[in-house]
Amino acid sequence: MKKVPEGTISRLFIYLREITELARMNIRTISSAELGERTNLSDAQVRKDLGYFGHFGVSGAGYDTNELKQALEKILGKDKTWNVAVVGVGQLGSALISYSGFKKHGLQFIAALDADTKKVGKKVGEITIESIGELPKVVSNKKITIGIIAVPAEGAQEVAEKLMAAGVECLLNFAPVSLNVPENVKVKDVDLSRELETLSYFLANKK
Amino acid sequence: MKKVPEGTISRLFIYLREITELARMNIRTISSAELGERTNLSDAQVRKDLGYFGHFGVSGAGYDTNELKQALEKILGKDKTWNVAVVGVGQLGSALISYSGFKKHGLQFIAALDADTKKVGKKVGEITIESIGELPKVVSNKKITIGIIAVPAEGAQEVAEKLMAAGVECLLNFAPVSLNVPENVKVKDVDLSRELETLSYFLANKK
DNA sequence: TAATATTTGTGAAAGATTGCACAAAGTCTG
DNA sequence: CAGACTTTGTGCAATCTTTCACAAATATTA
Ligand SMILES: NC(=O)c1ccc[n+]([C@@H]2O[C@H](COP(=O)([O-])OP(=O)(O)OC[C@H]3O[C@@H](n4cnc5c(N)ncnc54)[C@H](O)[C@@H]3O)[C@@H](O)[C@H]2O)c1
Ligand SMILES: NC(=O)c1ccc[n+]([C@@H]2O[C@H](COP(=O)([O-])OP(=O)(O)OC[C@H]3O[C@@H](n4cnc5c(N)ncnc54)[C@H](O)[C@@H]3O)[C@@H](O)[C@H]2O)c1
Repeated sequence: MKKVPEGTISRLFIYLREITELARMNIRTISSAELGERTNLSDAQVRKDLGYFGHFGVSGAGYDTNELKQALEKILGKDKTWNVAVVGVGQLGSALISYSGFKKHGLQFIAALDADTKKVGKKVGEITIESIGELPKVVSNKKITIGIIAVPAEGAQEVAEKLMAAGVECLLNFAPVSLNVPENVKVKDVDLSRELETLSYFLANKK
Repeated sequence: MKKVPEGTISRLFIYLREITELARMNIRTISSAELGERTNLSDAQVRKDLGYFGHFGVSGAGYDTNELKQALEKILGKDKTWNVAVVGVGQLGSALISYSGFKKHGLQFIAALDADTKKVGKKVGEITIESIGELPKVVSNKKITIGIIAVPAEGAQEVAEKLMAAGVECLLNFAPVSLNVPENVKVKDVDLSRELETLSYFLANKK
């Protein structure tokens, strides 16, 4: 199969979100042009993105929303669920754990770890905070496949290494540091300061 | 001047973060190769990115950390500060408002708005939550230039419109919807579900 | 059923970004 | 201070992504 751009994957989730809404509203078909309009993308982009995975449309009519919904769910692995651990239960970690929206995407937040002994044993939502020392056991017992790093920058690399040593190969990193990881590990950085700073750069440099 | 890729801007903030750390540790010079190593980028990428803005290095020696730090701060508008309003003071909004790390990047969180009358008047950190009805007044009085949308998806477009009507042209959107905005408005989406889902897609599709 | 209108799927073109490779500039050593 | 070594800055090539544009497929209309 031809290599699929990462941007395409990200957009497929956007299409799926929109299509799900359309199907819910009993709209049966949609053209690439309309779908593009709703997602602020071009019709060609929509068709090319979908084209990487097969032929889902009907010439002259467009895409059947229910069919496309099912197809996208299959492609994107929505039938599977993944177990997620949050390391660092501060402001951000707590917000993530409490967020109910992840469940419907097959993301099960089932573990929370913190180094602060005062927090260990407390509950956030349904989850009891465990000691960072328990990490290897927790990862293996709870079959964690995704680790979220929500500790301060200083501790992030160390936490990443503990997670990787325990076998976690997917990390979502909120700490503002460039993590060092081997090739087989996939890291996504969410650097909120940088997002905002990039905005302010454009603010400062717009004519 | 030649068009600067958006990725370059984003990376300049990464270089600045690293260089600041180096300067703090009294390391005086660094080569593009070393800087690349520390940020997981190639030496060529580092040089090309910097090359958009001038000649900061010395052949045979590399870059002076203090000089480069100052140059980057100037380029990135770090001398300026921007006033930020958060709309939607729930789990996520509260975490953002309480986060102290933004200040050192020239981002002043000085307003918080919510539609929930039970929340209005309460404090989050230093900031008192105001009613969403006050938005136009708040934006103008407090000279807000960046708006953060942290309300549920259903309300996001409406909030965006209120912010834009009040003159805000930069939005950071956490709601999982594709916002519709005119050309002059810059939106950055932070879609945490999508970030995680993209990770899980790669998990599902790795060999 | 035939003529017209839509809309897909996809090569090929255009555009954007990244990586290569090397001359030129500067450092360092003895 | 000469020669060896290091490192920058940058055209150019390679790669990756998006857009264009149109034949082919299907729908619609009369
Ligand atoms: N809160 C935000 O809005 C925000 C915004 C931008 C970036 N961030 C980044 O996200 C990360 C978390 O931010 P926060 O505001 O939630 O911080 P926080 O200080 O509220 O929470 C951090 C938590 O991590 C725990 N911790 C520290 N070191 C640890 C370790 N080695 N192992 C396990 N747990 C450890 C602490 O006990 C604490 O509970 C930081 O890196 C921060 O820079 C946060
Ligand atoms: N919390 C997370 O970890 C997380 C993760 C991913 C995405 N998100 C997204 O971020 C957004 C906020 O999430 P949250 O968990 O903080 O939600 P929340 O329910 O905790 O808070 C939402 C807040 O917005 C207020 N609000 C609702 N409609 C409003 C309106 N029209 N004007 C002003 N205020 C309004 C509510 O009163 C509430 O205080 C949502 O769109 C959510 O999908 C959050």
